[in-house]
Amino acid sequence: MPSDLTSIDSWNPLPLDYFAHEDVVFLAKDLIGKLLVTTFDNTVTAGRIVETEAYNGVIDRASHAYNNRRTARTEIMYSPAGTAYVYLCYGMHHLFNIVTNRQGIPHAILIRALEPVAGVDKMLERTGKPHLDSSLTRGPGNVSKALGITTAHTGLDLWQHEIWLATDGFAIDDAQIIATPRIGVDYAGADALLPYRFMVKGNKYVSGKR
DNA sequence: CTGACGATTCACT
DNA sequence: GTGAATCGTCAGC
Repeated sequence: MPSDLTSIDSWNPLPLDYFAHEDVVFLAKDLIGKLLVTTFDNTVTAGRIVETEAYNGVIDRASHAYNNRRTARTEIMYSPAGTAYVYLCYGMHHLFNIVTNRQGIPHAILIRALEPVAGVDKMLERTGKPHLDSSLTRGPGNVSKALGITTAHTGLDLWQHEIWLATDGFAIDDAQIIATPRIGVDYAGADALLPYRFMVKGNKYVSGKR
């Protein structure tokens, strides 16, 4: 889909209530096709979400909050719906998640891939890449780098300023959305097999097998 | 205080 | 397919 089909004037921000839904797996699928937007650096950068993963709180061995674990880092996951949870992985990658459900329930959704919609030049500047290709926003580390998201943004509410979500009226055909096990969570035992990863079938920005 | 390691990415074989 | 980069986090002492 060409990037000039949509502009910020026609985007409708998702209210924080949207993220209060009690079923994080439902939300992870529902976010496919929505827009992730950042509006700092005097620039709008945005992409259409094409890959997500749900992390189902205290009963999910793959979740940082498994067994109600509370530490300085995971405390953000117990925040109200629509809070940003950003953490550093492998000492260099900033991974962006959205906290869902009500305060005290540590559900989260990892945004794993976007299709660029606005601000490609700024994304290229941030990533140091020479030109647009599918690696620009493929994989959760690359998503954050392209949109300028860092651990400094953890704890922010996702309502209109800095980082927010939106719809632009474009919907992905339900038949094009497929579910698979999550990536990189082999340590989670049987929970590693749960179909909590959602993606647009065949989309070139999706990480791993598509 | 110490050591092991990760919801990854990329270059290289 | 394999391995390095790189550092905050967290369990254990």
